[in-house]
Amino acid sequence: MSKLRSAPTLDDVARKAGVSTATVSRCLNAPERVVEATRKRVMSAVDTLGYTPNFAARVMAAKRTFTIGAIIPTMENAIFARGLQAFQEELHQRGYTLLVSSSAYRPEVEEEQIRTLVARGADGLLLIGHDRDPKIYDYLERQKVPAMVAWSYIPNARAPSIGFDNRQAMQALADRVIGLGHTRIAMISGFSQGNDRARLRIEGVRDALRRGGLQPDALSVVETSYEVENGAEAFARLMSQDPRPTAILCGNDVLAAGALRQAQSMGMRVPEDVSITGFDDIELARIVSPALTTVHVPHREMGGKAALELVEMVEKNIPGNTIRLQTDIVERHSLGPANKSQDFASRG
Amino acid sequence: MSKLRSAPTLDDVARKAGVSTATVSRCLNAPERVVEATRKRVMSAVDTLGYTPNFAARVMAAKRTFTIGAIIPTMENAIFARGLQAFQEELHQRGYTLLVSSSAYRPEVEEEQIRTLVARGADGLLLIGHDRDPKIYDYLERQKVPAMVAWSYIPNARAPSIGFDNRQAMQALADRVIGLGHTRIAMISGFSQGNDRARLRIEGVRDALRRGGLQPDALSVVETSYEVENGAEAFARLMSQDPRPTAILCGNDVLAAGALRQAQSMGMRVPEDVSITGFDDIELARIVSPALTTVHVPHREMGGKAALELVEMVEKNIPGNTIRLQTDIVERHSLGPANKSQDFASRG
DNA sequence: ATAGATAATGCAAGCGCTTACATTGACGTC
DNA sequence: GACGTCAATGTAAGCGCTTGCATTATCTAT
Repeated sequence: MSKLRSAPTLDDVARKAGVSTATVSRCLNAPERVVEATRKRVMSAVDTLGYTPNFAARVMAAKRTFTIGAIIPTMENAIFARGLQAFQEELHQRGYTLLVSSSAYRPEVEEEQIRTLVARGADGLLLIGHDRDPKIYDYLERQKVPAMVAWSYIPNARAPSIGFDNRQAMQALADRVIGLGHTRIAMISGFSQGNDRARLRIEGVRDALRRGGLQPDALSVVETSYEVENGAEAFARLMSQDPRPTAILCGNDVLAAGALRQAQSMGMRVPEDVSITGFDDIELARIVSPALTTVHVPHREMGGKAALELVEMVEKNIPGNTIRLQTDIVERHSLGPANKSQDFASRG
Repeated sequence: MSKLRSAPTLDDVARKAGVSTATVSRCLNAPERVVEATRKRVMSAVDTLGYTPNFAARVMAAKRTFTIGAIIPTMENAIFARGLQAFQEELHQRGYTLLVSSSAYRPEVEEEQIRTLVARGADGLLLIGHDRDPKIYDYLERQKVPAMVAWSYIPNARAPSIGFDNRQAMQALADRVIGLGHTRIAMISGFSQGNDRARLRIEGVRDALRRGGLQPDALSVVETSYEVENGAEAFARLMSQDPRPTAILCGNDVLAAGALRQAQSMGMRVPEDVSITGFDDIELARIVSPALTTVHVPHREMGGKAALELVEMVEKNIPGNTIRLQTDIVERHSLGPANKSQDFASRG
């Protein structure tokens, strides 16, 4: 059994107010087109009946949903939370509702959710990162649903994007690490397969190594999923190498927090015995101690601008701009200079 | 301008396959009612046309959306993330889609979002906590949209709930604190206005005080919003009292993390100089050091069961059960015994 | 007063589906 | 071979809105 909802309809309101349904509809959608007296009558009918317009019917008739869909890889950590919040606020300002779902970093789930959102009539979509099956972009084009990519900046890609240059940002951080004298550098990354952000961050480290006259191929990278536990485990793995790396660059703050915890439980001091860096600058980075040196990403700005751009694309039916945001390194206390004692430590 | 979407319709598919729209519809919704040969023909038409059913039209015709809405107070921290994830997974299993929005702890926003979700035809709603304007419950009843409350357990309330006894859980923790010899106890809570969970947790502490022969009215409580910074600030405020409290019970782990950080930056050792406890046992609790002694809430179980119950309510059109979950205290390292030295410290 | 312009309202045709009911055809039974 | 069954498919009536166009009321200028 399902509900036999007897909710009042436009018709009921119209009858009660003694006008046609068209007038009621106009009261709701274009009040200035109906004269004060009538409007009042209608509105009071709406109130006493407790009328709420039926969304599906409205969508069918108007061909617009004022809904934007967003699919993020995960809600379980705070990485996307702040940006999404800003995205939602900006959309709300402009009369749009946000529908969020999370794909758990699984491409096939993401694809299914894209289809669901489109079938639900989303006027536009926010996607995270560029890497995905090209046939999804084909589908979106065919369905004429504009999509915007965030958390990544790649000009001339299939979809416009608003984000930062992951490669360059990570390179800048790695430059700094190298500048502090570290030569044995390792990395804990998210899975790079199907994740351009992870992939480009790794490349960024390699770039820096190259520029610093170090061997980029020698970089050991552990790829794992973005959870604290995995960061810890990866750190332990990396530390079993001989000689030990003196700096561990992590693909994000969550992994870094895990690495940090593991370092501490192995009795290593950070940054004296080993340096650890993060990426994203989420709240977590300031909570752990020592606080993480990390790459600050302007999440709120990104979310806000993404909303603006996307609404523009939807309403004006235009391609959409690709926008690059700046990131900067925030120096806190988990990165320090390399020093001799670390050489001894590694031979323990 | 909006899009002139020329997406294929049921009609197009029907024509292409040489059958009626009814048959196509049946192929999609009740394949066993159509003979193999026809089904194949239809399905291939669906494929070549790249047909996706129009959700709004389907909803209008079928009066069911297979959509559940959830409104959580915030996405910015991880408190609701894990439970919601489980909720979503369970729903997905049963063929439902989840729509999430966040109210930023603002009752008027929550109300608006409830209306939005109902207008969108949500078959059921998940709400956090019981405290809200009774007229919202009236509205939901009138619209015949079943709602389930989570993160709280209150029998015989307006809506069925699945959760834990916030009061009792906090009392148990406070009992433990008192058992360790603490007598000067203070609390950092979220705003209790309109938030039964916060309110009941405070009551829980008072209960424990009473049982322990201490003065419940003497409990100083700082209410603030659930952010790390606020936890830090509240801690500082509490520490300006003389004599200083020796144990700070926090309304959740986020606040506790803030308090912890502040303690450290004030040069106080935890738990030697002051004990701090959290609530929720989110990931954060294990990341900070010392790791937080806190109340473990079975988030995934709660989310999963909430989904089951709600689907039951929706499909069978029944009232729904109220279920109580167990919480337990997880002892980590932020709570220690009260000791004499703290008396000296407070007189510094 | 009256024609013409303009504002306010009504009429009715869909929007793309689902589904109750009607129709058709294949098969088995006596 | 006629008839009853039953499975497969078709017919068509909505679902609750929006909106282009038609109609009516109101106002302005002569």
